[in-house]
Amino acid sequence: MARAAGTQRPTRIQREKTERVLEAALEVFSTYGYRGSTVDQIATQAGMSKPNLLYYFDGKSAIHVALLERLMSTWLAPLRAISGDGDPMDEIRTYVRAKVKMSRDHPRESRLFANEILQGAPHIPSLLTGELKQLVDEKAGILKSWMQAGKLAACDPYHLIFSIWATTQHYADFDVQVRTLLGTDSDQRFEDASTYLETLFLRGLRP
Amino acid sequence: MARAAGTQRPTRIQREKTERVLEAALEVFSTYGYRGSTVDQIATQAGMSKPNLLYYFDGKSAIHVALLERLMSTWLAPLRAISGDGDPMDEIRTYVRAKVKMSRDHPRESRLFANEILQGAPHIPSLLTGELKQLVDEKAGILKSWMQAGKLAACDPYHLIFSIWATTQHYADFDVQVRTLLGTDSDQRFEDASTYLETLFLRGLRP
Amino acid sequence: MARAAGTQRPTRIQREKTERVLEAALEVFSTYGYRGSTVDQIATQAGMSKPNLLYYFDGKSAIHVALLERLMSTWLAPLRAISGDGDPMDEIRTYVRAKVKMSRDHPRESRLFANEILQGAPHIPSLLTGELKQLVDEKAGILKSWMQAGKLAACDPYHLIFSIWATTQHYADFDVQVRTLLGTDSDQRFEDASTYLETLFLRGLRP
Amino acid sequence: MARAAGTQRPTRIQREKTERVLEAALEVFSTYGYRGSTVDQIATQAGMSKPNLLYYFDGKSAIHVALLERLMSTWLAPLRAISGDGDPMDEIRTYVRAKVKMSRDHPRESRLFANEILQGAPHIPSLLTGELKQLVDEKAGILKSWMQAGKLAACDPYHLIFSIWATTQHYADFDVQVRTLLGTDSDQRFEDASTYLETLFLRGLRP
DNA sequence: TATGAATGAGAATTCATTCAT
DNA sequence: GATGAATGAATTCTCATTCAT
Repeated sequence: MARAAGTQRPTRIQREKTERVLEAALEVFSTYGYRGSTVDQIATQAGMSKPNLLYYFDGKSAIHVALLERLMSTWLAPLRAISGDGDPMDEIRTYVRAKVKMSRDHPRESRLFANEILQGAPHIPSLLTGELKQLVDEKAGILKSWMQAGKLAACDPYHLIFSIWATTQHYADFDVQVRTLLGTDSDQRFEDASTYLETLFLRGLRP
Repeated sequence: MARAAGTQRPTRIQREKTERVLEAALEVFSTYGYRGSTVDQIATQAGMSKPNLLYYFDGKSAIHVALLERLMSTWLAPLRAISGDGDPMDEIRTYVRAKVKMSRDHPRESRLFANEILQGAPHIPSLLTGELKQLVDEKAGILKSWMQAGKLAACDPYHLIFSIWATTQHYADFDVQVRTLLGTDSDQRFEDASTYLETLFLRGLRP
Repeated sequence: MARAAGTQRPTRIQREKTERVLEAALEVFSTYGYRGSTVDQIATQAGMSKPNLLYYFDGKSAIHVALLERLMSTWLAPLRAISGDGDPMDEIRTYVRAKVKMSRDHPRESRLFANEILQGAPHIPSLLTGELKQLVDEKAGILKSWMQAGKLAACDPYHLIFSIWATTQHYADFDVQVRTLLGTDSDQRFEDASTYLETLFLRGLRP
Repeated sequence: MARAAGTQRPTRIQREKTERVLEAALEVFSTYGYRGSTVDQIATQAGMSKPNLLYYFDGKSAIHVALLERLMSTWLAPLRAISGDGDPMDEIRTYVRAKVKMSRDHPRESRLFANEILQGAPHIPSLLTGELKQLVDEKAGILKSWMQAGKLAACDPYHLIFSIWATTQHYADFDVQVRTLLGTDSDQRFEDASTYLETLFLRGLRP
């Protein structure tokens, strides 16, 4: 455990430094991957010395895990927002739009998770089986109930969720490819993606 | 240039060894990423000594590039197969099924590319702008013509292609997550994915 | 850039270690040449670990360059001391004596430069064309003016300088040969060389 | 011992290959130094495979030694030509001119020896103490007798020889520096050197 | 807390030499 | 004789982590 993570409540300076490290780590890890990043890079990015950084975190791996854990809830917020009480088509449209927006505004977070999952999630085995699975099971249940109520085309709710994740996160994770093939760097691509995906899912899932 | 890559045509042993190295490299690179892989690992996996491996390839990077280049055409085969003469709905169904099949049968290749793109494609800048872009432009043209002929719902053909890539490759790239959330390792997931995606795209893109 | 070469002014320990490394490098490089020397040798000679050494210098080449640059001005001091106001014969005598003295007291520095020049000065192309050329041009001008004033035998001043360099540095660079052929290790050889060369140049250059 | 160096007299092909290797080795060793040269470079330069090269020579070191030994007599020819029967001033003039000519026509040989001596002649300890020393002693004797006969300024004959070596070989060994400082690549420099050195030595050594 | 200094364990690559045919 | 193949022993350099203050 990091020396600065005792039982006492964190001081202001501890919170600030922790924050700076995690922000720097997000930048570096999402760009170079876990193995391709060095503690030196993170320390430089955070504007502090390496030993000082390691005073707050128990090593490179600990930073990575802390980062993933901290981002998980933010990352899942849009999914959490899906309400069984809402209109299915509205809920899905909102979710798709929110996810595209996240790819535009938080591509680093998306790439961080993608990198981790891609390599088998070696650092966060519990996150997948825990919080995430529970949430997905719950939302899959809602989707299922909508289907049974005839408000949504019958299909496998898990694969439905996967397809929304895949299509929306694609704009963060495969950004280079997207920009290269579209031949433009304009942010318009996110608008276009939103429009296209909204159409695809609403038409594809309409009962 | 590698010592064994002169102007002469390769000998039998050269082809065999080259093959073994690339197969081993695919295994290792797709699992740990470029930076996370060591030449030692690849050599061991290929059952040869490190210097011997470097007798055939000019270093770690050269192996990686050779691998990516060699896989590119295989990887693009399904897209290439889309014919402007076929029935749009049939062509898309076939493409989606072929891509899901590739995710099942060649997940390592998919992850290799995903890893590379995710980090900005530092090793293959030309592959994206060259062969790939040309092919995608061509197929986007076909899709466009179908839309104009009223045989396909009007939408952005590039984003259409992206959505097929994203949803199908998801089953290779995010395999751990998929298996964890589905709670099973059964290969049935690929069937289910195919069925779901076929429905999604056919309904979503029907004119 | 070396980790320890930031913008801050160097600490005491930095100066000391840097000094130790350069001293060790002088010893090793001048004995085995650049390619024949290993960082390990230098580290051992300096009494520190290899990574520690590389904490202060950015690699083998950087040590070499730093060494050459640092020695250049010391090395050129005798030439710089030649004054257009002095008596030509006195100035030349003094210069020859100073150069022989340097070969006796600083043979390693001489060999270091000789090694570098011998292989085409691959590490210090700018040192030759810069500082050195400017200084030599200036002193050649002084020699020329002496010749025009009839105070010195007319000859090519550049070749004059070369001949002084060659004859004096010979006692450092070709030391093994000199000692072997003279059949003695006595320091007397430097006295004898001085005497002989003084006579040669004074008689040879007298107007 | 090399496999091809048995007791039998060498075949034509053996002589040819040996020749090619030594010529290639001269080129490579004189450019990069012993340690800086690789057997690969020499083999390539000689237009043969590495194992084939090593079939004729017993390793890198053996090539080096063979080369140095073979060149020694050529290298010493001008010195050998000094005759006690000739006119001292003529003999010296001829010797100086011959040595400058060698620097122009055989700079690689000069650099090869310089490199070797500079690093303490680790490969040819016996050459210095043997053949060379004997020859120098002999010629020093001739010079001494000339001095005693009043035909040559009295001075140390060994240092006299050193000074001729140093000044003339300088144009081969320190070629880069010479060309840089003269600001020209013209072969005129050898003429100028000859003229200057002839004057220097004749005036300096005239009785 | 903070940081300059230090290091052991790699990791990529080179190279002289040997093997096997 | 000749050469494609193979390797052990370096050699340079990196990096996460620890030490000392």
